[in-house]
Amino acid sequence: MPELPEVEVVRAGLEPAVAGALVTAVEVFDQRSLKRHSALEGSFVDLLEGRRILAAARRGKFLWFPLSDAGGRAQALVTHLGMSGQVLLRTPGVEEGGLLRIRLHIEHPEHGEFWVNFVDQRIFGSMAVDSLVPTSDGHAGGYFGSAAAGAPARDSVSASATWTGPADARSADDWRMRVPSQVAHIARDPLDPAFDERRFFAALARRRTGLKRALLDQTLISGIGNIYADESLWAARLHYEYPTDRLARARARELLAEVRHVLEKALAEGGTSFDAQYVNVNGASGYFSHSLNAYGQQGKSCSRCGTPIVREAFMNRSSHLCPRCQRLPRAPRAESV
DNA sequence: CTTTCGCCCTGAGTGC
DNA sequence: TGCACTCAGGGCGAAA
Repeated sequence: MPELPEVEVVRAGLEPAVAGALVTAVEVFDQRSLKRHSALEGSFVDLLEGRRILAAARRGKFLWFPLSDAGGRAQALVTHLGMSGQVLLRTPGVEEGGLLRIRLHIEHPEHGEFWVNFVDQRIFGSMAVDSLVPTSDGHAGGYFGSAAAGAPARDSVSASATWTGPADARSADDWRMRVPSQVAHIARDPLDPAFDERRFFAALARRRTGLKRALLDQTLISGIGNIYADESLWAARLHYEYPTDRLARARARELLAEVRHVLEKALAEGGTSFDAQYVNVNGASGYFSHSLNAYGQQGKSCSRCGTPIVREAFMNRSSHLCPRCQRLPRAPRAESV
């Protein structure tokens, strides 16, 4: 269940090995992993072989790797991990399991040769070569770590100083000011300095749905999945079906603050792992599963009030909450105006 | 337009 | 031991 923290751990781990590396060969073992690659763009393999990877970028749960210019085309390798995707950095020659879908052979001028193995059990993830289009708000396309202009080369995960600066600092054809076309409709994530809070609050108030559906809507706010939605709602003491249009602005601010806190804490702990489904680029697991307060905690005592956490069916999946801390507003219109 | 829902997919786990 | 069944859920396109 890779969400923003897990995807960022992958991005940060990949960056040193892929930024500046030449793609020497590409092997596709399962065409289904290319389902988001448009044939109109050209052949996936041909588009990659001989190109150089410029950086490792992320917005929400989407990863992309801007490619060196080829015939004036601004393109990137786009990767989504889906439910069970992994991008593993391997030493050439070492066998991978039967779930290997795509392999890139890369050669870095300083670090040498690697295999970038895209492993994906459920094939909800994908790789694609996609065109880069200018961002609609004039800000950087996403988070680039140390590739951000003028940023220090280290501490790429946590330092906000490594985000790219104002739009006028670069020309519009700079890949930093662009985003893959298939990511353009995805909202900025809450850790992005260009995340528009006013717009988010306004959109939330306009919605006529439950809070969790809104948090999971990647066109409203990106990077949040089932785990961090449940954790954020627990932290903010809000029920997952709390009507978005009845949430006071102050409570919405609290919720956004909890979302950020949960995501940052998970990032600091290397992401959440329950099994081998999510690992970093070296195949290691994160530690955030030890910090969960709601997700997967059904039957255990709420760490705030002691009431057993319950699990309820929600959108063909599940929601975990404390029935005492997280209640729906009692009477309709009780908190309106 | 907004919102919801069904589908994609397969290995691991469970129950008989 | 074997087999049928269930479960996990992100993103997207269709339906309401």
